[in-house]
Order: sequence, then structure tokens, then C-alpha cells
Amino acid sequence: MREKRCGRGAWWQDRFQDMGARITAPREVVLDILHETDDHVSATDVYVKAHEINPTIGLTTVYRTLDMLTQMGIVQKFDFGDGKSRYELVNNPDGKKHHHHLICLRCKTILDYTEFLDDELEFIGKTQNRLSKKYNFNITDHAISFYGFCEQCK
Amino acid sequence: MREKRCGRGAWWQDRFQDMGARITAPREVVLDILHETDDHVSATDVYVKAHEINPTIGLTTVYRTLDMLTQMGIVQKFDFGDGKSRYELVNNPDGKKHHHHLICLRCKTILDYTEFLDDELEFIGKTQNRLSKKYNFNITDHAISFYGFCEQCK
DNA sequence: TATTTATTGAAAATGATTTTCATTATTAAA
DNA sequence: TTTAATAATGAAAATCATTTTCAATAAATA
Ligand SMILES: [Mn+2]
Ligand SMILES: [Mn+2]
Ligand SMILES: [Zn+2]
Ligand SMILES: [Zn+2]
Repeated sequence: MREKRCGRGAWWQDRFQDMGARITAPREVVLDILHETDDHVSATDVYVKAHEINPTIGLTTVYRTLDMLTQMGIVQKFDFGDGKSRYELVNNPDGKKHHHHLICLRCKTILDYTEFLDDELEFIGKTQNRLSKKYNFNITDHAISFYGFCEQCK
Repeated sequence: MREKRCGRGAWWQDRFQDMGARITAPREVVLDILHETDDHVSATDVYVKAHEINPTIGLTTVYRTLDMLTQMGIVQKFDFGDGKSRYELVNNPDGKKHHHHLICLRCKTILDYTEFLDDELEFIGKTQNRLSKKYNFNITDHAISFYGFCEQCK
């Protein structure tokens, strides 16, 4: 089941090197867990799984690692309205590809969709260019969310 | 300064009628405040202002009203990463028009942008149609966010 | 090896949001 | 209008996700 992705280290390890951040056991475990799931996991979700693998890992470190990864653009942090932040790997080689969300305002169901990415790519690319130029912003990622009511709730 | 928008009542009052929700003093005050601001206000922000106008209004009611308005699609709830939810009127007749956000991952600065709405309209409209059909979702709103690093932080 | 720096986890603190519950205002029924 | 049912409200308490502190440990560097 669990196996390493790349030759001598996962793709994200280079990013750590560049930042002068150490590749530690807790951080590896968190990244592994994120790679293994297709869900929108909360910090506690990650902590519980991490704890199974290595009971010494603390919740604080999970939070810190998740924050770090968010700032590095490796994970995306979401608030779907259920009171806790949820995290998702931006590029999961084995799992979910680039996608966006349909969010039910009543039951808070989250639906991932991956369709129509060609249209999106065009629109986002163009907009991103214009924005980063105009506002002198270094744009690293984006999110598109549609809100409404799901089949059950409408 | 403060004056009523429409003849016999604000546009949102009809929405309340339809839902069988009562138009009460606290709710009017919250809506007024939302109309008057161009900021991304937190529940506490609203509470403080509400309290100035009418000191009997409680924080709990502000939360409840904001939640209600979010479900009705009258306000949009955001998490910009600073630990508290922020709210914005979706359609502010006097204030902000439809817009989206540029979010700095480091200093959490939020930049509203209103440009390129024509391109957006085309893309969003098309996508929304396809999605609501395919997933049988009643889409009422959307949000587009770009993440990255602002002038100061990059 | 000695020294500096980064990382960690437990415990405590924080603070936003929710829940409870008794009271009050509004609507519907009689 | 009186009465009964329902919705809305606010204070206080409870919850609970997230952050802060701080002393201990591990890793990098001189
Ligand atoms: Mn997703
Ligand atoms: Mn805005
Ligand atoms: Zn739903
Ligand atoms: Zn910034």
C-alpha cells in the first residue's frame, strides 16, 4: 500500500530544501497522509491518522505543518462552513487532480468537480495574468466555488 | 446619511416575507450596517456597530442573522485565514458591486477586484449552467479567489 | 566538540462560535 | 379582543478549533 513516490525523495522535499526547512518525521507523515486521502481533511483528521502511524506526533505540529504547507502552496486551506478548516493537497500525483467545489449552503455537502477545465484554464490564465500585472501580485493558486442547494436540499 | 432604499421597504424584505421570516429591529439594523460598509466585516464588527445604534442587540442575534442571510444568499461568508469569518453583502445597491478577491498568503491582505467581469460572466455563466445540469444543483452564487503574495510579501 | 538554530509536544490560553434557556414579541386561533 | 402557539431574542455558559508558551530535543554549523 504505502510506498515512496520518487527515486530518492518525494517531489515536495525539494521545496523544503529550497526554503531551508528540515525534512522531519512528523512532516513526512503529514505529507504521506495527505497523499493517501481523497477527502477534505481537517487538522484533527490528519492528527488522528498521524497518531496511528506515530503516536509521538502532536496536534500542534500537525497544525504547524499544515500552515507551512499552505504558505508554500503545497496544500490549499478551505472553509466550507462547518467550523473547521479543511485541507487538500494541491497536486496529488496519485489522487485528485485539479478541481473545484460545489457547496450546499444548507447541508454543507461538498462536491468536487473536474469538468470544463479547458474553459477554465483559458479564463483563469488570462485573468491571472492581468491581475498579477495590475496589482503586482505573485499569484500562485486559485479557487472557484459555486454555492447553492444540492439535490436533497433544493 | 442613513435613509431607506425603496418605497415601502428594502429589497431584502420581500425575501424575508417569502421565507416566513419576521422583519425585526435587530435584523433591520444588521442589514443597514451591511449596506453602509464596504469592508469585509466580522460578526463582532457588526455587533459593535449594531450596539451603537441599539444597545439591546446581542451578539448571538448578530450571528444568527448573519447565518440566516448567508443561507438566503443575501450575504457571502468568507474565511480569509485570520481566524474569524467575514461577511459581505452579495448585492449592495449603494456600495460594492460584484467582485472577487486576491488574498496574500503571508500578510492576509485582501484585495477586491472588479475588473474583467465581462470575461468572467461568460465563463461563469457557461460553467454554472453545465454544473447545475450535471449535478442537479441549484446554484445561487459563486466565488473566485486568487492566492499568492502581495507587493510587500513577495 | 561546543554552539547556535530549528523543531517538537504538552499544557495552558485564547477567542470565535454555538448552545441553553428563560423572556419577550409576533402571529394565528378562538 | 383575549388566548394559545410560535418565532425571535439576549445573557450566560459551554464548546471547541486554533494559538501561544515554554522547556526539551534534534539537527546544522563553527
Ligand atoms: Mn476538493
Ligand atoms: Mn470583497
Ligand atoms: Zn444540501
Ligand atoms: Zn502580503
